[in-house]
Amino acid sequence: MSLEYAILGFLNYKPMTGYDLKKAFDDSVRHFWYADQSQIYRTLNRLNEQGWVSRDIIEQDTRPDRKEYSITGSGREALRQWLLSQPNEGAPHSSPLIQVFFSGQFPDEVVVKMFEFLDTAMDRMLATYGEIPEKIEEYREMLQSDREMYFWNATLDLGVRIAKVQQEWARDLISDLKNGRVPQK
Amino acid sequence: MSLEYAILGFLNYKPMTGYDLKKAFDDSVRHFWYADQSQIYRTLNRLNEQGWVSRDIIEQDTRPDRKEYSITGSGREALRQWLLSQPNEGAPHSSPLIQVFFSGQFPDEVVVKMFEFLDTAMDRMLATYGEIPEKIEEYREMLQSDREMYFWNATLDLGVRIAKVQQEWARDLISDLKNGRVPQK
DNA sequence: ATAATATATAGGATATAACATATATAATAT
DNA sequence: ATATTATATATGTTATATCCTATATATTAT
Repeated sequence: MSLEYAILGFLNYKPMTGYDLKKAFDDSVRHFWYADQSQIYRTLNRLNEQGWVSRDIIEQDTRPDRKEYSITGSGREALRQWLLSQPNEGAPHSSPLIQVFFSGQFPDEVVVKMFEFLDTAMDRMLATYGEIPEKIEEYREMLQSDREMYFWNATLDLGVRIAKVQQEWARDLISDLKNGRVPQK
Repeated sequence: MSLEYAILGFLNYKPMTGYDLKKAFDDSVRHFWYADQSQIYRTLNRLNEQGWVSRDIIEQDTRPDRKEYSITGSGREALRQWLLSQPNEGAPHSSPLIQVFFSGQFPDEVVVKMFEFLDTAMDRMLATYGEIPEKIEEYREMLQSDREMYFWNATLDLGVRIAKVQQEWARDLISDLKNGRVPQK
């Protein structure tokens, strides 16, 4: 549903191919939106049929032809409307939390290990986040816009803040578990 | 994928019908897992075919027969294994963040409104979270387990912490926008 | 009186996600 | 020399999620 608009968002900067888009997604929004490669190509076809993008085929000898997509007027308008629409707070799905929710049946040591895993997972995540700023630097040059970069970095900042609270939360739970503050039955 | 295990998690406490499960989901895990009613019934059928639950039909005159599902031995084992498996950090999808990511094209006043909306949405969310403890109180009696409740509340605690950082983040952005700390181009 | 909510389950339709696999060449790294 | 990565697109399959609609009665609220 939102993948279409995310694609339009990038094409609004400049025309790109499916391959370019996959890279852009992985470089810049991977921390809050994972885009499957095959999904990108299928969605591009759909957008083209809808008239929200147009396709230019650039022939190449040694490699598959590049299919470059450009946003159209109606695509721009659709993007605009969606961006300004109310965020859908809808239907969260966090399977790690399901695991925590039902973990009371396991002994303390086992649960401690689960939270320690989360703790180090957040370290890894924070390390990954640390690499994003340099990845998006090349896009700054491409876009020539400090304003766009400000919002790009804002999403990253939120990711970091959330990773940190999750880590604190995990550590607090570990501390509770280790200090006998969790009921045994 | 995880819906099956979430259902098994509840059935591990005691046998329930699809209807009971829908209520349990909405009362207790709604903040991180929304379960569609029709999905619950379909998944229950699948679990039954897989042999992870068994079905007892309790006839009723005035209403549709209750179909009560109980977890089986193999279901219990499957649940156990899944709960102890590594949490999948995989593929996040946050459409509100896509909206933020591409909002640089709008003037400050418009973006301020977007974040103000988020700010008040977090107020509503925190208010909703505030109601959950009483909802789960009846389950405490049902489960007779302070330990289970500890972990139920832990997920809620994380929800509250995340809502608060999101709110702080939104307010910081509003402050930046209002004080000219966001580049204009 | 009338409307809404609670009790209970189910199916159709559609969209999308997830995952694997296929094809082909050039350039770079070990 | 050999293996991997980069460039580029595409399809098949399955699993799920989402949304809507249907059915039927009892109880509670306005």
